[in-house]
Amino acid sequence: MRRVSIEDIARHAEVSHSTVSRALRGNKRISLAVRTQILQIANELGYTPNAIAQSLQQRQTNTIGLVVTDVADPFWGEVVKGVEAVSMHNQKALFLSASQYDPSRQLAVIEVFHQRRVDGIIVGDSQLGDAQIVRLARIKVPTVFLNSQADHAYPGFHAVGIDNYAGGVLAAQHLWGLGHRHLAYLGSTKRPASNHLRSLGFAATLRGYGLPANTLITHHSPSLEDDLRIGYELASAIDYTQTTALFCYNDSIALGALTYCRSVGIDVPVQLSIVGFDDVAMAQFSMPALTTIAQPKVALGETAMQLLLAVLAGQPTIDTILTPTLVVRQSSAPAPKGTTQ
Amino acid sequence: MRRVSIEDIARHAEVSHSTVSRALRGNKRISLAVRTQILQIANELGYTPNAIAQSLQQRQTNTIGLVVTDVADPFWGEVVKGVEAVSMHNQKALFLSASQYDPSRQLAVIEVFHQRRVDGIIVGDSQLGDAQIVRLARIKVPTVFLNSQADHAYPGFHAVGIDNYAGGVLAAQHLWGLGHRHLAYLGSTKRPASNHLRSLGFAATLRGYGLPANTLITHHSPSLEDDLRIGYELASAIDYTQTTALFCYNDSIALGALTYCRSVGIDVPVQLSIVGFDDVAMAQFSMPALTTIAQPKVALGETAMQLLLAVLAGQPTIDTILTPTLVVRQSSAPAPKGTTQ
DNA sequence: CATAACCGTGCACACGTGTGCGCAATCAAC
DNA sequence: GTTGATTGCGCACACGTGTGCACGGTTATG
Repeated sequence: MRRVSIEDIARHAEVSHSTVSRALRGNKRISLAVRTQILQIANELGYTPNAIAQSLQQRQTNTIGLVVTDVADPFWGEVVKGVEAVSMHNQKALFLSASQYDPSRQLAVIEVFHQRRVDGIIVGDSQLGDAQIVRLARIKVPTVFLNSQADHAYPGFHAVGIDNYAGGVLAAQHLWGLGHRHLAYLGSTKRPASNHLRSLGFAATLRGYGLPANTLITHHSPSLEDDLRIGYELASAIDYTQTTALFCYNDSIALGALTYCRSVGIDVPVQLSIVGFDDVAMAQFSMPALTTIAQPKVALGETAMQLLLAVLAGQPTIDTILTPTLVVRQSSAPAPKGTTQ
Repeated sequence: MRRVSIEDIARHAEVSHSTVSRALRGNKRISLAVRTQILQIANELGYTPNAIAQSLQQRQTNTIGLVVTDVADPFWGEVVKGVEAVSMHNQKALFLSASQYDPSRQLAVIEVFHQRRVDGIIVGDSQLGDAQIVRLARIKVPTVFLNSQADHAYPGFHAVGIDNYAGGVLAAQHLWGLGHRHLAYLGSTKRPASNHLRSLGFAATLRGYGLPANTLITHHSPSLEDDLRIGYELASAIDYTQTTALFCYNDSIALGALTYCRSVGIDVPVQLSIVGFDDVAMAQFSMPALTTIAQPKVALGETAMQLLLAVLAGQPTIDTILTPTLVVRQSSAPAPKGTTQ
């Protein structure tokens, strides 16, 4: 019933467990004859090193904890994919947990990771407050924040994200350039920081162009529902005799809005332009295909993991802010005649 | 620099580490006075139990390994969500790895999980062959297969899945009932077993109704590309002067096909009916909304985890095959006049 | 031939935790 | 006041692995 240990191998080979340990690790000081014999016995016995015992001994688990808000979200699915790939490539096992947008649960998960003595932690969509950060600082686990949703940076921690403000600017430039003068922003309350910045970049740029205040409206759904549904609902509250363009927090909301519009006969992009954010897989396959602000999702996950590895290796690191890009497809077009002053 | 251990607490409380261990675990034989004092010191020192040491001692890690083919796939995203929820609720940490549809990598991941002494493993879309199963049987880790893609059941292991054949039957009944007599199946080669069964249930049922062989065609893309694109490509190879209905391996392929049809002006569902599989979130929000064979995705993950927990608890268990259901939306409609003999 | 250098291996400890057993101290009972 | 039961705690070991140090044996060197 018991698993086979180096002690068992030692008994068969009539040596001490130290010799077995050294032989398995390829220590030069073990004679070739003994080493090959030990390797063969290990193989016959079906030996598999016990990583738990190794972790205890080495005070290092080669383990990373990843906490995200929702694995089923298409954005996070891609990010997790990137994290996992780099993690596996570097022989680190990955613990995954979901916080369901509950800040207290984020911290709880981190505590569990700490108990398990993970080497490092990546936190997605962090909403940790100051009190929780104090606790986090105390346990001294290298931590990387991925698209932090806190209203200010966490001093002493590392971060990877994208320039949300710049994304908003891109959307504004694109839609303004197409002649749109009555616009709406459909936001998300689940991710306060990035939502705020995208909205801000969008609004500030339009103001800079001279857009009057009353021609830009913003809607936020307070619910935690599915983004697609949120988009559908928010889109149904807009006055389309005025508004000719929607900029949405993400593609799911945009696709929901698009579905609403088609269901009530609003012609996108002829009557209404829609711009999303993220460039999820579905964005290329909606009808019309979605113009969006693309994020390098997999790269975001990869970068976060690489940053964490660098921190663990004691290398000097700098936080990374990736730049989003505008991807023009068919859901945006020149504003209808007569709506541009 | 060192983490605080029960030994440190013992020193402060001037007792032995045994007493501390017992006090923390609530052993009755420790006096209340000593216990409260120890708890307070533990708190002051910011003590966090070392799960690695506990695991070594208890020969149990309270850890589960989950290997899926692709986390970013909308189907697996939901499944992982279900697994994670039950896992966390039962204080089990979850290791996640992706195999990218590579069978050898599936086994490699399992070996890593075994090294880490996970209590159990869940394998999604398993393509393990007999030789690999022999190896798996040898390491004796309780394993649950989730939607196995092997051509035969694995004796001695546990499994959770859905009745793919029944799903194919449902699709056939629905489309036949709508009068469709020239149909096509758009399949996936990445998941051979479930693809085969869905296709088989579909075809056998239609044959049973008296459909001639030459009016049902099946297309499979050999590539590992994105399902949406596969659906788009496969749909472009169909002769729509004959075919009036498509049944697709999953919703992603169906949505890709739908996009192709709209882009070339084929009216769905008037000229062509499309039926998908899975009922992913997007299925409700495509235009037209997708008729599909729904799988309880989150429940699938939850069930697999619960089955594994039961196995670990030594309870008697039986494999679970969940039943898919037909969800009729707007992508399917009566066959065009004149096509029904 | 004596001494030094070197090579291969074992002893013993450490990592942090849990627990069976024994021992001393306290208390109750006669 | 002696005996017996009871309570509270420590000793020592175990889990599986890695490694500093010492020690015996072989080979090279003078």
